[in-house]
Amino acid sequence: MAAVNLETLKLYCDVVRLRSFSRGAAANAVSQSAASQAIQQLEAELDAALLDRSRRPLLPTEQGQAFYDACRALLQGFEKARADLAAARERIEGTVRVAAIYSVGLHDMSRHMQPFMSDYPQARVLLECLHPHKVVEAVLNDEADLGILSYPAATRALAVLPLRDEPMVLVAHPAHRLARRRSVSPGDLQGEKFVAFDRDLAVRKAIDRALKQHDVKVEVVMEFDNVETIKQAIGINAGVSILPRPTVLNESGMRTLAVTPLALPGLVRPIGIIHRRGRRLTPVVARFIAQLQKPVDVTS
Amino acid sequence: MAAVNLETLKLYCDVVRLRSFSRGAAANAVSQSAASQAIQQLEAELDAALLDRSRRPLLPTEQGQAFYDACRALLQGFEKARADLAAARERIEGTVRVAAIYSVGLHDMSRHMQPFMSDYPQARVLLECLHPHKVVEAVLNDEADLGILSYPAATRALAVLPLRDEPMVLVAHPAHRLARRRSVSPGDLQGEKFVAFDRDLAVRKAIDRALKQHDVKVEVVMEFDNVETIKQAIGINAGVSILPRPTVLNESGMRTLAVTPLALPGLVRPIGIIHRRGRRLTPVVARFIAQLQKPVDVTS
DNA sequence: AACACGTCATTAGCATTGCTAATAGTGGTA
DNA sequence: TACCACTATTAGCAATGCTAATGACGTGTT
Repeated sequence: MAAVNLETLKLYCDVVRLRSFSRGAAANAVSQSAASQAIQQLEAELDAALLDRSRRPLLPTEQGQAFYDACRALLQGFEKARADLAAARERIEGTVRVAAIYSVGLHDMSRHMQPFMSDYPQARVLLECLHPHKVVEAVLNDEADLGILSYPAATRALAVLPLRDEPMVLVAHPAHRLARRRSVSPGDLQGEKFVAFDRDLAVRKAIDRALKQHDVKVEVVMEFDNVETIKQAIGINAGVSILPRPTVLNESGMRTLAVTPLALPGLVRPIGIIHRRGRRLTPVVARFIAQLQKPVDVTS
Repeated sequence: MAAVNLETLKLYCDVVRLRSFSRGAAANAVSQSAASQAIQQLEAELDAALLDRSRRPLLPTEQGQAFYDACRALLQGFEKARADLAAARERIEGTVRVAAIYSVGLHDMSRHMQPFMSDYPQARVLLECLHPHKVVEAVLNDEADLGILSYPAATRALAVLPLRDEPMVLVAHPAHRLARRRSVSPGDLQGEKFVAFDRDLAVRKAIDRALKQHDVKVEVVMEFDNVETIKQAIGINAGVSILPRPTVLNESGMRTLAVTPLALPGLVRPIGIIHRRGRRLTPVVARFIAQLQKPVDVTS
């Protein structure tokens, strides 16, 4: 099958509608000759006489009329498809899909949402809180434009934008023997019952490494994959733990948990943004990143 | 709007379906490079990212999937239009539309129909009997492929194929004084009551001319536009007339009208086929003409 | 991590297509 | 019959589309 142009079909429709090659050609901004040739070619391709030129003004044949109707439907369908595409682009390009780990998700976002939405009122922000591994997966699978997580690792497919380093603090039950201390040194934790992160989490590995560096061994009594559960375990005095300070701000203020600075230099939880490498970010996404990178008020 | 090829749409569909540019290209018998360029151009034209190439195997985007569905509908619609066109051609090209004057229509046709249909069993013959002027009109308006009429006149738009010359005979009531004669000379008609054709018919003019050439004047008592009515008028002895012999074969055989040879050399009724000039005839029409031109048995 | 493999993008050169302008041919009309 | 308006045809040129070769990239393996 030789090439059939949608433009040729439009030209044909215009010629039929306007009952004239010349006018149809003009309507498509081409010469009369071009119109004549294009439609002859179309007729050859379809092996059908579409127009009766031996009548003035010209008249479509029976087949030509049928084809004209079909053409109009086709062109209309194409234009609809094109319009749908444009609408989808509007929608997609105005959306930021963010995947974040639980411990930074809602708490962090709420501070950035307000100023961002006042900058981009028409933008749509979708936030999904996920397990850290799922965050990476979501970004890789293009289910999220951005991922926010701790210990972000750059790979061939993922780029990282560091956000901040969260200090790590000792968290204990208010009745715990270490709860009254102004500060705690690594050695104070020797042999302590410890509520830990799951072994496959980067934060666990970082804490283990830091403790080992000071030859401190703790007694891991429980392992969880998220901060909230760890806090609950501490709440029943199952043990102490080391958590990022921002995650225990509330409990610290309400005195439901005891939060104590920890003299473990270098032990921080780095938070970063990940996004698929090589994919140029839409303006809205770029603007959202800029908002996230703005230093926030840490008075609370 | 730049050119959008239906082939490009098909290529796109194949690429999506086969999840590969290379395979899609192969399915359309073009190089991988051509496929890549074509679809990039399509995306540029639509201003939309249709495919996510950074995943193996490649995946259509949400928009790309929507466009894929739309494309399939479009291509299907086009193929249907093309098929309808082909079907219409089959139908039209197997049809012969014949417009004939009353006096040659059924009588003449019946002899040709049988052999023609045995040659072309799948052919369809549509016969319409019309007033002579309407025959010409029908052919001009492309309502008939062929016209069969007397005194056919070639014009710029119409070509003529002569068929035969019908001898003209004197037709009278059996009780008429001329009914017994072996033959009649022009002079015998002087002052006769005459049932004539309408003045705007070619046959009337030919008869008038022939009579005038022999200085014969008849008394026109009635005028009709068709042979049948003239025969009825003769049947009530309203007058005599001059008619083509084949049109009174039945009445002659049954002795309901007296038919006498007329010594008017050169007075014949030529019958011919007309068709639109410049229009190349379909094989079926050409074959039908050939059948009409076969000399027929004139025993009866 | 580094590598190899398969896939897509890019490039340059070439063949084809499609367009324009000029001219010839044809239908309609006075 | 001649004229007018419109379409077909032609030749030359500009633009497009294709191929082959090469480069870049994603993926699975060592």
